[in-house]
Amino acid sequence: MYNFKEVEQKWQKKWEEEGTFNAKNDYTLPKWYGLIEFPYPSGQGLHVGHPRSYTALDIVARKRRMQGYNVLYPIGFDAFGLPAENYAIKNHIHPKITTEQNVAHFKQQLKSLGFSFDWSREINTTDPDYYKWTQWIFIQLFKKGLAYKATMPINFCTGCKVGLANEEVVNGVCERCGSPVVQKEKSQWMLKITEYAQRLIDDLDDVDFLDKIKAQQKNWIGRSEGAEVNFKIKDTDDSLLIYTTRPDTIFGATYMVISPEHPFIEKHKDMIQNLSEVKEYQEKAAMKSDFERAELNKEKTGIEIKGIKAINPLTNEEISIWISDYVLITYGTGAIMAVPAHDQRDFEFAKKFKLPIKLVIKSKTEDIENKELEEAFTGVEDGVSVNSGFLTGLDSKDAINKAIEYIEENNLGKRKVNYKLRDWVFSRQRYWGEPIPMVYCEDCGWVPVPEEELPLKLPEIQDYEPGENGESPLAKQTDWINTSCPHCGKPAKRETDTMPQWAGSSWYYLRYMDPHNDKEFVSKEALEYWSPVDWYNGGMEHTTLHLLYSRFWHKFLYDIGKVPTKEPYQKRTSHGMILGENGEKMSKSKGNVINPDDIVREFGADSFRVYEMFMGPFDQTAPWSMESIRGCSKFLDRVWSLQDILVDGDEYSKEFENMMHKAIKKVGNDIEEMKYNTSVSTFMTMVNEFSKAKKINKKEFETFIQLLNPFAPHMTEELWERLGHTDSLAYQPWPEYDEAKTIDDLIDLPIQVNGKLRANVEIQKDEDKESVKEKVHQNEKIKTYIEGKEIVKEIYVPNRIYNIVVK
RNA sequence: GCCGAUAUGGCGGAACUGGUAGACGCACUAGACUCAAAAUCUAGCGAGAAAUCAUGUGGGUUCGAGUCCCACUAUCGGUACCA
Repeated sequence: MYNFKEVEQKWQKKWEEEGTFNAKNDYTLPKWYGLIEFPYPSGQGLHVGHPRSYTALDIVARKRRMQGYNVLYPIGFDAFGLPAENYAIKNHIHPKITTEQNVAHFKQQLKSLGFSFDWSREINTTDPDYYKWTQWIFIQLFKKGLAYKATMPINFCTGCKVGLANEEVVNGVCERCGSPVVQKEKSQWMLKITEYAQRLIDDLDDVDFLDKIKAQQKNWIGRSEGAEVNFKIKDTDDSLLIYTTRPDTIFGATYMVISPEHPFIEKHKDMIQNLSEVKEYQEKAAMKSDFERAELNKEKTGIEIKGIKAINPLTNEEISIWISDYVLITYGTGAIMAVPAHDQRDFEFAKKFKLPIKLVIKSKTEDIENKELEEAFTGVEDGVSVNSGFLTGLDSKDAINKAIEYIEENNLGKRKVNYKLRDWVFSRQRYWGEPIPMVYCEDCGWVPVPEEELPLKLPEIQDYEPGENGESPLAKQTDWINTSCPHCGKPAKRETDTMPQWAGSSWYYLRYMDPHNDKEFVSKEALEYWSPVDWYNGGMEHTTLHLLYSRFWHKFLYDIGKVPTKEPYQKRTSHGMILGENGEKMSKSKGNVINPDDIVREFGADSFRVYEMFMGPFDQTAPWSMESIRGCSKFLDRVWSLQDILVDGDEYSKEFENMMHKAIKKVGNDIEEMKYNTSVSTFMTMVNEFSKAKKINKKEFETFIQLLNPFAPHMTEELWERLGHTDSLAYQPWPEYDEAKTIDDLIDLPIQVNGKLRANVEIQKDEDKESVKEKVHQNEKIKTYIEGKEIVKEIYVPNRIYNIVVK
């Protein structure tokens, strides 16, 4: 009987002592760098979802070692973050201590699963030797003008008391704590990711990401082409700048709308006749988050700014100006020209406030000119301009270009590309993060901490509560704050905000290449050799945040000559979620959480790994099943008992030769395509065949063990040793197959009559058509189906199928 | 609303470029072993008496459709007035 406990401990100990999986520093070998998203060490311990991704790439990593690559498969901990800090506030334990405990727990759990990580390169984002370089990168960003301070309306979490990036707000509430998010003015450090928007789109062409990942990144960046146009304000020298993707519709702009936060209101308050009403509307809008504004406004709200009119630059007509919260200050110019006939939102607004609707595009396919519009006509493909002066008669596509030409020639505005992507709010008013290494001097402004003074260490404090107004807890640390200006030496103050959790994870894959370097963030040699990451697997939920942020940092490092590749990751795949046994997301409150420790204790790591690979297609969601894991455990027991029917043999036996070659091909391909579930069924089928024959020879067993090793590394190492080998299975060459031997010589050919299966006949591979036809027509069953009928047609697809059509 | 994914036995799921639907596993049934049970082993296992019918629904293309086309439905995920 197989004793998984003993065997797994034995090999885990050996691997650890011998450093079996440590990457070699020999840069002449072919390399392969596999990466999984390093975990946040939460107090709950490892989730059964973590090992799904880790096992999948562990299998690839192990296969690559057998294929002769120098493999880097590293692990670390993304240990800054809010849960540790919230826990500290509640229980008065320093986050550093809980983090250390949690990391220790995670390490023990990860090691119990037999992943072939290179533990000698373990990193931790909270380690000053690590965040020294996170701070260093920030300073480089600052030096190049990509980090800047801005006072702007930000999302403010009423629970965490921190500003959040737009990306961190989910359904109007804080992604982390679930509290409502409101708008608040706050001075923040920002990173200019928007400067890289176009390159973040373009360079996707050069990498091998799943199509759905590329699509999601592109949609998030949200490029649109259009024009900025100035609308003059009547009786002033001022004008309002708007952005539009449909400059061909300007003749139909019958009013304008600006966002409630638009500075235009303050600037012209003296002219506004209903200022108090306008102010009231502004205040109401400020109370709402972007989400609420969107959600609550199925019915449009707004108010006219009385006393001010604008001039449509093409019709020269006087038009009214409105304020409404469906226009967002954060996109475009915060002001729009409203074309109710050709924009659905404008249409709804115009209907509600009885504003003029002017048709300037007609449809080629339906008559919309002679009836009342029920909705805006927005088609570009089948649109033609009407009532539009010099544009009249042009197809919409041409009209757009013609309109932009006109606008530019007459200095009314210019062609403009916009992105939905916004700059990255990089400040957090929190304790448990990397201090932002900046000093404010009355005379010199913001000055970076000198690089030789890095790391700027996080001071040890007792009081982690954020300040009343949402300041960082560090704001109370007067000793730490007060310093001297690195530039002029006068008294100055440190920045008290810290970095977001995304900071440490934006470059960790680089540090793995050279984790103990205290001179540089990574040595040039290590970068040249290991870059880029060959295969990065992670969750779909990180496609728009982490993946985009780290690509941005990488591109910046490329621009300043610090990394050799434009893109950090050559290939990106994603895994599906694991749900509870009831098909719902695992959560404490639902009581459906599966603890990996329990599974390892009851079934062993190999069973656990095999089950997670067998449970379903890797990229799809799958529910956990205790019954099914038992089946995988039974399978491994059957593998173990193959020893009882082992016979001699240095070659594959005639009987199994075909099966062996097919299996090598199938498992090899499946691993590359992440179709692990069908690999496992291949193994099961093989075991069934060997058991049925009551024999397996040594050569066959060895090959089988080699193929299975990436999936069930402990048992296979043990079996390998028992077969008399003294060297580790981990570095044995991956088995090869002969294509010719994967094809069967005898084929059980299916015969159809009128497309329905009626019989099978046995033929030789590539038997000639006449001979097959004869066999088919002699078949007794077939005879009964075609007797007395007229044969219309006979179709023979060689080696696949034979179909007779009768009447 | 929009974008994307998915839909196959009691359950998880297989099925190459259109070519024997249900591989493999679970559950279940029967038998062997056992005083008995568990474990293990062996066999069976979509529905139907059969003809046949079956891959979410309704059409279509084809000698042949889970796979291709058209129109729907449901579930899950992403997104939220982006001018």
